[in-house]
Amino acid sequence: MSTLNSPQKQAVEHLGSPLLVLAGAGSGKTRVITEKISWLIQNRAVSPADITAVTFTNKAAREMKERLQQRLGEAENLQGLTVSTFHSLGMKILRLHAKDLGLRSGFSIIDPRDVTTVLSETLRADPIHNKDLVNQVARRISGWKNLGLSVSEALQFAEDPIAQTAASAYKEYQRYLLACNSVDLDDLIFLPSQLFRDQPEICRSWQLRIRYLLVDEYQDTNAAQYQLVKQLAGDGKRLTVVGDDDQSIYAWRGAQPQNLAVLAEDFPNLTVTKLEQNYRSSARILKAANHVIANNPRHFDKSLWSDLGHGEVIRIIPADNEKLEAERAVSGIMRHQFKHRSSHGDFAILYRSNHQARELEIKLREMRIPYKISGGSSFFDRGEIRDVMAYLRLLTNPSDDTAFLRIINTPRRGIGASSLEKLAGLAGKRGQGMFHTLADPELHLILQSRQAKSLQAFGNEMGALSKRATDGDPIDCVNALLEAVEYQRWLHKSCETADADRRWENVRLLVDWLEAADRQATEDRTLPELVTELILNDALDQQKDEENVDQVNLMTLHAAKGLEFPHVFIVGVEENILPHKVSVEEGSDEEERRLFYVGITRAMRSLTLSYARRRKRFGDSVECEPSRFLQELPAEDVEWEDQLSLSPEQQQDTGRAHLASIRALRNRQ
DNA sequence: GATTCAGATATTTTT
DNA sequence: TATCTGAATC
Repeated sequence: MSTLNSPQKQAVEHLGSPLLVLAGAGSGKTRVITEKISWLIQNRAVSPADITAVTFTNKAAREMKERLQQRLGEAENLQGLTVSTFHSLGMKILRLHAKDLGLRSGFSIIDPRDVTTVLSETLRADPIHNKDLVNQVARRISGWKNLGLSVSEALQFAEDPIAQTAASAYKEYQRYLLACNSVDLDDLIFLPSQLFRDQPEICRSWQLRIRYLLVDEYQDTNAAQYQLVKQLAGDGKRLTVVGDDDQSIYAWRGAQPQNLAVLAEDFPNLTVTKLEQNYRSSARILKAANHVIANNPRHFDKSLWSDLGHGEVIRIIPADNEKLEAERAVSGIMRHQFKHRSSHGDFAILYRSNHQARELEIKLREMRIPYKISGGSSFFDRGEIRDVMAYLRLLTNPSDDTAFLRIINTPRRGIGASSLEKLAGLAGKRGQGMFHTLADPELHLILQSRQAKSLQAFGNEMGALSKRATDGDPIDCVNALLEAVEYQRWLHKSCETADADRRWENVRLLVDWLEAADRQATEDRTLPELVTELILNDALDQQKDEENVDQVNLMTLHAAKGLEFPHVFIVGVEENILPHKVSVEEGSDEEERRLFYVGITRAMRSLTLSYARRRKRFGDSVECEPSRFLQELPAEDVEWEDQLSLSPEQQQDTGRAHLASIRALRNRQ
């Protein structure tokens, strides 16, 4: 506690009115939250069970828990303390009040990628039914939920024809989800807030239950999340939110950074504390960041400062094309490593969009530098994982028609479209799920005997397994499932050996994760609990977290938020990339500037920026301009490593020679 | 029901 | 340019 600076201390010890902590980059905001929780428990004798801290990512939640455990030691019993993501908290609320919302126990979360499939079906009759329409409708529905708007509100406010189409699709979609005893990810926030609005006494019970509410990365909350926060906070006397409007980079996803300002209106007795001392970056880096962000109009003015010394100048590297840019970034890293004896993990290369990682990957591989790429396509986007997840969902929630349809022919069971149509028809007539209908005596009458038999066999098999799912050990059940459907054999039958092995490996990873999660838990968990945890938790994320190996970090600027690295490279600092073309066209260049700001403030000791003068775009080479943001950097703190005087061939040669000398040096070691 | 070929499509994506 | 998806055909 003694090591906290004065505003940090103020924030930690503040009680009695709602508190907004405006925490600049690297100013120790997570620390303030953990210290505050510790202080509440140790100095104010608050029971851990009365405290809930909310974050956006599982990783942030995990880290916060770890830090608390460290800070308080084993002696303190943290039993009952809630540190969770918005979505897990929503899930917890939904579980307890499923009945009030027309859901049955074991309800499942629909695979986000199946949403478009469902909507496509819903919109089948629409005259302009195409992929674009479906995607637009999906975005609208998600947008409405993020705004906290119900079906009737959407129907009421829909003005343009697409909005009207979307609103009626919204109605259908919700009906479908309810029939499947499913919710989507947005519902995890939206439904609890609807519930609290409609049933104030339930809301009151949660206010009493949560008491001390702390929210991290508050600038990233959307309208529905804020609504939920407000409902849970009650009079707000025990509410603490921490955020930084300069780091708001998710407005395109519905985040409303103005929620920071709205807080002062909704809670007139709001106390505001600013954290402006940065403990991460050198003064130069911070000055550069301040210069850049000063070009944005800001609601809350902050001036970050640091006493970590001047530090190195910021280097700007122009390269002739994207290949040379990658080469210079990689050789820059290697040079740095030899000069400062730093390890791979001290470096991060950040970029605006995922495809930029490719050239870097090629070069890093060429130079045999270990690296890890965060982000890109998720573990849960893989077909095999979605298959297994669909099986698990069906086991825990037999009404889940989406899951049923996904796996009924995986592996092949000889059930064609017409059989499924008949089955769906009968299910509709009976008003029940397709899986339930497998046991219907009438099925034999409407289907050919082979199909009927196959379906029945499937029904029996899954029925037996779902008994095990509820009674027995969840892991045994999963293994039995994979065995019963001969999933591994199916993989080998449906793809090349190497591919099949890789996919099977992923499935095993999933099972391993389930096992780990099961073991970690203090009490026995049921399969449904594990399955929702799987959907809300990124298994790969956790996996990556654990293998703390020494590798150069590659990630998007978005993915870098909340992280720090001794040495940071930002590549592709060009017009049309950073700021991104689409953002400029949409007029959201301020968010792009914040994105650049986030990138800069990740750096502790050195920062290198690069851009290419030409770049391959969809095949042909186009000219590129350095980013407007580069001119916003303080001239006295940057150094341009221009090689303008050299021809591209010569440049390539010097680059090669450079790499060769470094390689030679390394081999000698 | 599987394979192949043509066409679309490339910004970020905490859950 | 490379990759992925869906439709058409065998």
